[in-house]
Amino acid sequence: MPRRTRRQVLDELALAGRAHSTGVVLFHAALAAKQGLGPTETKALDLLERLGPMTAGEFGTRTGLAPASITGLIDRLEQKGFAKRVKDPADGRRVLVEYDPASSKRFAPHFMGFMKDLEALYEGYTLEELEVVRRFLVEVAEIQTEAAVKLNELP
Amino acid sequence: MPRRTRRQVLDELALAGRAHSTGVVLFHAALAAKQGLGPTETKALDLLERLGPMTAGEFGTRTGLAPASITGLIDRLEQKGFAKRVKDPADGRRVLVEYDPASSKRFAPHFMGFMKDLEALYEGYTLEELEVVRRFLVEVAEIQTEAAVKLNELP
DNA sequence: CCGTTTATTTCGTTCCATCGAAAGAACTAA
DNA sequence: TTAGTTCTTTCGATGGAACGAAATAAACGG
Repeated sequence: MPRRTRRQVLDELALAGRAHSTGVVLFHAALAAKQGLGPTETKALDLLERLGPMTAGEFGTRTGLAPASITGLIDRLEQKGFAKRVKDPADGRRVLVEYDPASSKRFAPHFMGFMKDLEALYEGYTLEELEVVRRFLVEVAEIQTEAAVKLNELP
Repeated sequence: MPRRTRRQVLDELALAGRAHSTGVVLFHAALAAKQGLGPTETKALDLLERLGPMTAGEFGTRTGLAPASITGLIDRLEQKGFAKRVKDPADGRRVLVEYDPASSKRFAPHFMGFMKDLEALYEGYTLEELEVVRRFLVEVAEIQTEAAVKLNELP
């Protein structure tokens, strides 16, 4: 008979998961605020970073914004130095929006302390344990992202 | 000599961490959108849920909003059924804002599938592994929340 | 009691992100 | 070359969330 039942451990894990999620959200919100970015801009930059350069039109469909709004959005991102417009060499009508990688470095100082703390944290785990954690994170990420997509498209 | 060096595992872990964070943010944003909540309202509800009932004034300082804005915010939350006003029995000038727990149940259906998938995921882990993951999540949550606080107060 | 202080709301205004419609620029095909 | 199509931007308008200042309501201290 284990000291804690599996159910107990699972419940505690769920609690830990909530706490962790809250931490993630708080951190992201704080970082966005520090960068002077609104919710839409944050989301947009995330898209650019993950999917790479895209046309203004595609940017619009992916963010769900009207064409006119996209122009304003790109204007703001450009003015704040997070993205830039590049004329599509193949088609002069199109404008490619691309993420400026320098912008991530610009805010690296804010990350440094956090990164250091994480590295220190890792010291308390064996290689095997880290591998378990990695697998868990990847699998949860997949489920969660899928759930988010379903939420968005369902109703 | 291990098949993968510790450094490699750590790098992969960092990558997994990023993917997971993205998933968390996407899911939260999708859920908020489905509930018809704006960024401020989401943040405010999170405060109420974590810290319990508080006066309108305290609510204002915690959210960083002006008194006039708080009234509107509470109005919206109340109208949407996520919170309610309660007269402070000890001081008639004050208004306590409290989270309505029923509102979380109201959106439970959207969680169900996600929860089921998570439970299924847990089946692939031993009790010891789940405990490792729990510890990791708790420790990271602490570091991350602390980092968020620092980000907010620093400049 | 009566003036003062504290807590919230009301009021009128401002700012900003978004929108629809139309204009402008560039490719395509006949 | 020109007519039609596609992509982005400009323009003017709208709505919502935030603000400061004044108004209201309740507690507190003389």
